Amino acid sequence: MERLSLKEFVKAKRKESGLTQQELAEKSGVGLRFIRELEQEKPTLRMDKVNQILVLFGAELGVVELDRTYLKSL
Amino acid sequence: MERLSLKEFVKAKRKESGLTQQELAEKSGVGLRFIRELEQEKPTLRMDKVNQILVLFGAELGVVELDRTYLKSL
DNA sequence: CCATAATATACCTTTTAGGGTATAAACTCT
DNA sequence: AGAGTTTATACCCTAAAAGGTATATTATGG
Repeated sequence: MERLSLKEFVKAKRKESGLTQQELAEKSGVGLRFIRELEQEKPTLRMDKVNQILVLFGAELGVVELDRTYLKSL
Repeated sequence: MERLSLKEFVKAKRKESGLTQQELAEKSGVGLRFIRELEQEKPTLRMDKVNQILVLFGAELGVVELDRTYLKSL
């Protein structure tokens, strides 16, 4: 079971919901530009803004342990 | 098994490591004030800064599904 | 208790994220 | 292939995050 990166998660969920970036921006209350930066993996995003979007998809930002088992790469 | 909030995780790990806020600030390369805001649950933090600290403790910010089972509250 | 260290609060400055808009490029789909 | 739609890039502006420092408050231990 693979953990999706933030950008992957948002992009996938948005597509599933059949929303455009514009529509997601409106629904979540953030700017359109923010959605784009998010889906392009900008690292300096504000947590609260990211969470505004994640809650729409039943998720949020949290602490995840870094994988030391290297299951992916084996 | 309980998932720790960001502030709880950082505080716990910092104590475990026997570091002061000052020392953690230096080690991670962020300002002292940032550590304080982090440990006080300021919601508008920048993800990259938060991650600078989390990597020291073998973790990072990631997407976590919101709990719909309400196990805690039952 | 007092001294010292650690943490919290407050003020000011610099830097930059986020928003808006306008243009360009990349997809659809008929 | 071309019209319309969606996404990407580039500009400027404003609001606020982050840093520094200085002071207050709280813990700690001697």
